[in-house]
Amino acid sequence: MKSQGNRDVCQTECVHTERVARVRDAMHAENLLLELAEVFKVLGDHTRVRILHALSLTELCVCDIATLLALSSSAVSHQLRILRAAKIVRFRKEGKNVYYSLDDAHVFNLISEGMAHVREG
Amino acid sequence: MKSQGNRDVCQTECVHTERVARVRDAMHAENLLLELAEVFKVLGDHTRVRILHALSLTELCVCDIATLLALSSSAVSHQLRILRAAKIVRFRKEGKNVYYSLDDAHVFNLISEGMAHVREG
DNA sequence: ACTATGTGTGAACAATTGATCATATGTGAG
DNA sequence: CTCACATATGATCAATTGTTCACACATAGT
Repeated sequence: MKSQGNRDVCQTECVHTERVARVRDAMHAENLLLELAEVFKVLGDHTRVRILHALSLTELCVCDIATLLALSSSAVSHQLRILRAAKIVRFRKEGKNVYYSLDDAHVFNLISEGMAHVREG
Repeated sequence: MKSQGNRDVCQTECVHTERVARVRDAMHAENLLLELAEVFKVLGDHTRVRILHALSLTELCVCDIATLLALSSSAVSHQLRILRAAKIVRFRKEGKNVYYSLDDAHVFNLISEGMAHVREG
């Protein structure tokens, strides 16, 4: 911790409150953009989009989705795990089944806006 | 083309109009979902999200973006190429410069909705 | 207890992708 | 034309990713 000779290090107190606040805000915005990219990355897969589209219509359990999209339960479970980790879907256990649905209205809106965009292309 | 013995092939005309229409609609929806996944895939990158966030504030040329985000012009150009191909950004040439902006309101809304979602997480 | 069923997880492999470097195009100024 | 500058592209390489297979876990019924 011998930083006496380093002029970049505060000797006593020298915090530039406003400057620090501005940088902290910028860093926070950067973090949000990073999270946003993560969300889009998770949405950016054919299989997951198909799952989310189905879930935008109604709550479904794993085997419902597997049947509906002609996928293995394993494949569906893997993708749901990713969607869960990204907080894009919710889940609810009932007996042997686990029912999934979209996490919130924002997710629904993302799907809707995206669909509107591609429909116009 | 010897398919006489194949009972799955029409001998004369046997088009099930309503059935074909239903399948065609489903295929069209599938294509849209595929395109939607492509759009999200393109949005799902930290660098591209940062570019789009900047463009959501104002139109910018390549070197503006490169300076703003501390990236090489090459890197920016590569990402803009991808964004252009996905019809997520527009561009406009003026002298030596090429100015980029978001393609339409849907793209702006996608960024907004996404930001709203991550802000709540 | 055992069995069947629904779901989750780990490993391995092929395929895709972003960053970088070098180079190419294009445009305006001198 | 030549030079400087803005932008675009191609190739390469490391890293990430989706799928598959195999197996593990949990729950309900017998």
